[in-house]
Amino acid sequence: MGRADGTGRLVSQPGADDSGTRILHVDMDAFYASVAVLDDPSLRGKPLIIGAPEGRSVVSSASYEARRFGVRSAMPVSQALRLCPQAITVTPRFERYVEVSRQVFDVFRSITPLVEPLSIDEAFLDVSGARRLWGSPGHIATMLRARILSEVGIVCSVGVAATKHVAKMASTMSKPDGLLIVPQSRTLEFLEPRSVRALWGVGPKAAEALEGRGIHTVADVIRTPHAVLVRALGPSMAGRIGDLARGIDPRAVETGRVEKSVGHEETFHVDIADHGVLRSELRRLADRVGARLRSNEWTAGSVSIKIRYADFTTLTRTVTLPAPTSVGQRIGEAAIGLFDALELRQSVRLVGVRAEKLQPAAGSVLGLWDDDEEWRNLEGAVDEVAARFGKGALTRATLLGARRDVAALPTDPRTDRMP
DNA sequence: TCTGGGGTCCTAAGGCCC
DNA sequence: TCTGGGGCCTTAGGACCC
Repeated sequence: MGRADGTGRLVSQPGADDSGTRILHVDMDAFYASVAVLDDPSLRGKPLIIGAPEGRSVVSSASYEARRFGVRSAMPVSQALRLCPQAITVTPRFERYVEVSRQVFDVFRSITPLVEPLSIDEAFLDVSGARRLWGSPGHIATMLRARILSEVGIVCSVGVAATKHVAKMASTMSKPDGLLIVPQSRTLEFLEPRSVRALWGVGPKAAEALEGRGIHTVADVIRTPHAVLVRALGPSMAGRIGDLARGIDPRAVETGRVEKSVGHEETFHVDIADHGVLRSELRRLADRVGARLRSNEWTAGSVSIKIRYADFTTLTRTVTLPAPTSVGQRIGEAAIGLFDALELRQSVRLVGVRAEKLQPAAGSVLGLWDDDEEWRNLEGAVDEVAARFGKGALTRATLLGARRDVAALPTDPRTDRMP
């Protein structure tokens, strides 16, 4: 989702040159706000702030009418309301956004199977194989925008280019409700005047490091000796940024991205010093993480906790599990173990639990993933496995071990006899 | 004016193994 | 048995993105 207010927008005229392009970056405009308008048309044309109205919440999205007052996403709602007191605050409805997102992605996939989701509301499309059926990339982009508006009811912006990075920059520049095509031959001309901040991966810190050395634009990056970029950004980022500045970006559109971690975190309305409360919060988050893992038939090989103190300093602790698991209670025990090893310096404003090193759950064949209560019932688990594989298949001791680390169960427990 | 929640990737340091 | 180094893994922290 773009963060600008749409001033300085750049769009292509119908029939613009799209030679050498194949990648589309499609991005919904003010997605959450658009969904709010879709569901309640009386909100159209009004300044909207999507975010919980109370507590310490921040703006998730804002309509362009609100952005004109300086409202931006990630800004505290309280500050946004000071800038734009007449704004209407809308509580986010994430399930609804997922629903609308599915409709949008259905449209994408009706055009090409080469769709790489970047987030709930944006994706890369490789349309090089779709030309025969649908026409040139520029034509496809025009059709796509029209279809999303008519079939889903929301507005999007599209960038068309030879590479992912340029396509993404182009969609950002065309917002809102725009289409910008950058033919391959004009890639450098398009890139050079942009601010370094426009480069993917350059945030406030990297921009400061570059600007401190007089590097303000993409053209400046191109002119700067590599060694200077390395000093400013480190070798890995210097290489990447140097390439992107020159329009070099060989990354393909990847359809099969797999999640690497799942986590939940929560910021309290007031800071909390009570260890008992913090522990029970960690357990609750761990149960949610476990449920997510099981619903995807994943197990986690390690567990992290995150603690944010009242002064916003943040620390994380990680532990590798003795065996992968998706059981909330196991994850919770690991989280509590990490928490108890800390000496809390201040009261706490946020706690989080994350599961990492995800892998497919071998034990999922047992079909016992429904809820933690089931696993807390040891006898129940033993009976289930015995009923499925026969009592002679496993000794009780193995079952007890397996119960503790459900995910460690082999596909066929009969191969897992006790010595 | 006080900073959400979901993630990814990178770096650096230390331990371990060969 | 001691020493050194390369490679890999684990852990903590931070930047960045939407």
